Amino acid sequence: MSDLLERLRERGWRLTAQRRVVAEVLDGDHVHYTADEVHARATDRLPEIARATVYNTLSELVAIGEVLEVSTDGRAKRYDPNARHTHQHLVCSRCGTIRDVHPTGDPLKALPEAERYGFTIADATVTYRGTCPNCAS
Amino acid sequence: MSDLLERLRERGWRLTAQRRVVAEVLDGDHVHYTADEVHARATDRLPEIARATVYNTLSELVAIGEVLEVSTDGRAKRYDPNARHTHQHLVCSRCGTIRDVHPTGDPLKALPEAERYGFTIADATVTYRGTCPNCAS
DNA sequence: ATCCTACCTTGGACATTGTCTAAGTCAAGA
DNA sequence: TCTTGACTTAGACAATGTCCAAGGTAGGAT
Repeated sequence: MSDLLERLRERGWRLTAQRRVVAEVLDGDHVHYTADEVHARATDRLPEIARATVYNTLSELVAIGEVLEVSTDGRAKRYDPNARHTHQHLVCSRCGTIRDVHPTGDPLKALPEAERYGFTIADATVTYRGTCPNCAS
Repeated sequence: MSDLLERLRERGWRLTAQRRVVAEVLDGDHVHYTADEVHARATDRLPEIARATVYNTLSELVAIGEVLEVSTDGRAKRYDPNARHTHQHLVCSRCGTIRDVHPTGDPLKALPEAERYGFTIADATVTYRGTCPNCAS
């Protein structure tokens, strides 16, 4: 994420304190915060940042492909900065913990032509669900 | 779904008009209604049915495995009565249409032991995204 | 350096989806 | 037919996300 701000500037985006802070919050591996978690962490650094600004910035980052939107449970969407290397997710059904994982093979190849119904398929996402070591008790 | 009501009775569930109507609405193939769509259709047959009852009944059907909960887009969850034959979903990014599809192979096998982080994995869901023939224009 | 202006941010109202509760109703066994 | 505990109801509430008008500001233009 470190050069994200430069990439934004190249796109002609105005570089504001708010956008900078949101990008900093999303920096790291295995980060999967909800919008409100991002807002809470951003507020630590920039107390007056508005919730709407966090939502706006996250949507923009998703639109340009810098961040992935992940909805594993039908609750709040989560934001994953690891958009540069394709990966899938492993979710604990009990506590909701998410890990990035890398299955072998390409799920797109597993869908026969007869099962595509004329769609132009862009991608496939795989979500593994189970119980994490902590919750196995 | 036709024998769903019998299976419910076997489980000692009270058979009410409301539950009957919800089960009827969910009867069919390629059905993926949201809770509010189920409610709207149920209201056609039983005008005074409450929203909360639809939510309750859907949750019960999911809990006993008769119906699958599908969240493809982070918006409203959808309910899929085709729970007896495992399948995956193909979603149009434009209009949201959902088709049931049957990929070959088992995605569980594609996740190496080293990528399981000690989780006990129960299942894997695959969501294919693309553009449907209608939206391709 | 300062000015301009289009773009960004803010706060709060509003929308959507889902959950909870207290009171009334009813299915099904006795 | 009676009884009773499970079910349903209406509506308040909660969680998440979107929209808007008014004010602020980044960064190019002068």
